[in-house]
Amino acid sequence: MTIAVSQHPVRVRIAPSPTGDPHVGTAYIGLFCAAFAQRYGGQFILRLEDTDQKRSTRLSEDAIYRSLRWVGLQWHEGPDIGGPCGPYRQSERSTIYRQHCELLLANHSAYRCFCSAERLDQVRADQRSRKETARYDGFCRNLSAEQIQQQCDLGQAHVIRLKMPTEGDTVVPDALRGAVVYDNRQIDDQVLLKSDGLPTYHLANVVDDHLMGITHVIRAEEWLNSTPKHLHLYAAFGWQHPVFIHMPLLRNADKSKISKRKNPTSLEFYQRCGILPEAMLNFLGLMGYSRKDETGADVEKFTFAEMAADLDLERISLGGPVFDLEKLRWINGLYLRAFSPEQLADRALSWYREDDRAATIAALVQERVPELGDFMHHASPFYRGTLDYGLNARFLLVGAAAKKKTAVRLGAAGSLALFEDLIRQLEGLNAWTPSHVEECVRQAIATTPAGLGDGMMAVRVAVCGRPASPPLFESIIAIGRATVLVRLRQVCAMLADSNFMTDAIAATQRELDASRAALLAAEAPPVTPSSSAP
RNA sequence: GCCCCGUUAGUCUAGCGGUCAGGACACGGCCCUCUCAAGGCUGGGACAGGAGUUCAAUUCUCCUACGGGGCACCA
Repeated sequence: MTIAVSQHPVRVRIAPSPTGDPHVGTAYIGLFCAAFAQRYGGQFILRLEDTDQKRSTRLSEDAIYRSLRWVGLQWHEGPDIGGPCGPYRQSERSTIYRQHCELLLANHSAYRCFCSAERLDQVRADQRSRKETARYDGFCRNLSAEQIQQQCDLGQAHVIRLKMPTEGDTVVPDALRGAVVYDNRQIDDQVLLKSDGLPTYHLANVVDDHLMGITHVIRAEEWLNSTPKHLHLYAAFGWQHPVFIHMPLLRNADKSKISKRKNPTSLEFYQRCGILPEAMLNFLGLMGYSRKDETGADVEKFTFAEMAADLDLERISLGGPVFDLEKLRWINGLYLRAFSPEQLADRALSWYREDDRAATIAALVQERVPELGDFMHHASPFYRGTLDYGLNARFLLVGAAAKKKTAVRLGAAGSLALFEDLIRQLEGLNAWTPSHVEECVRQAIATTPAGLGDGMMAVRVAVCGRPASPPLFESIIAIGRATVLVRLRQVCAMLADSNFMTDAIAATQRELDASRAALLAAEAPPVTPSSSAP
């Protein structure tokens, strides 16, 4: 199957939703979009899918721009730079969606639905108990005009649903998979307009892609199953649909869809621990894709321009690639070693200088630095990714501050609960300030038997890797949410391991034994040759 | 439960009917070496299983198994 590229200019887009830390998956899809656009001399558009009012934040939006710029992706149109098809923020396009919904209502390809959430839950539960596909039962599909008017007059809140065909098949032409066939009876009458008047992804996505002239939809495989709905939307509007290219999903080591629980997924995390943007992009370009030179030999190190120059999306392999930190680090090292010493020094310095936390961190560390040489020692927890936790750190993590008589042992289970609680709170925080963080930490500790001191120490060690650090809340702010959460999750994973302490104790014991053996050997008289050779 | 997608070593991948199944990360060994890296050489390790199609299947078809995704007034 060949990916059709018509005479029209290629236009592709990424459409992240600003609901959290900027995700490696966004950069992954963005990379292939941008490279595809470049390959065919088209445009690459950034659009914000912020129709979920509850979860979208400005904080996240800005972080997306920053991180995407950091990896080196450049968009031709977007909310921050404008363009001919704006606005590029879906929350600013509400009237467009509503107007289009009216169109669908008028031509009977959509209908108003007054069902309550409770009824829908009940319907779904019944269907599942009968082992059927859970889908809307069409209760409001055939309401009479009078019934609808009556409900509307009552001011009854309602949504607008797409009227899907009840029989036949829908064939999704996927550029990488060929024709994927769906039984229409499996497909829901999707909600297009929520009762708050905002569109769902499905509506907004189709309307925007059409209005913005998107020719190729390159998106993650998780969207494949909703493509039939999109196809019917295009048809209902009388529009031609774009070419669909569903990329494989990035995976955790256990092959599940990549998640922050099991992997650092935030681009900010990688930026702050010193992964080079070109290395990150290169690594992502290796996920599901490969390049070779004229001789047919595999090429693993390549720039964005090189990748774009001969990009062939049909070479994408569909098995979900595991996002392997080990290999990322290797590639990063490859780039680092390829620099001249001057370049390396330069990059290291600018990495530090361009970090907007430099002054903040300097302020935190200042009092603790008698000589400049101590600076990096104290600052290093702010610039690293994951941390190592030695024996002493592990003792402190479980709240065993041995020197204090009042110390409370939380134990592995207790501190696990503490950290999980803290993670939840920090995730939900929409203001990243020391006082907000302080409140979270205090609350989390308050639910445990530990005193503030022991609890704070446990948190400090988890976040900084050591018992001595600048003021905790300011440190947490400066380290950054993404990295703090990665560390806390790492600690949770450690605590959940029953060998959490015994492994560390055994390792320390081995070291001691080795040292003692070496000492004894040095003091013992030399072994006589005769004893070993009778 | 239902639907869809996928399946070459622990991991990323090459392969598009006939290959000694190639490369990379990781791992082991050796070399280099004041240490650690890096580098060089080298070793072990893969076509999920079963039916077909074919002179010939890793490659095509079907079934099974396993993995993943989807089934929201989230994207």
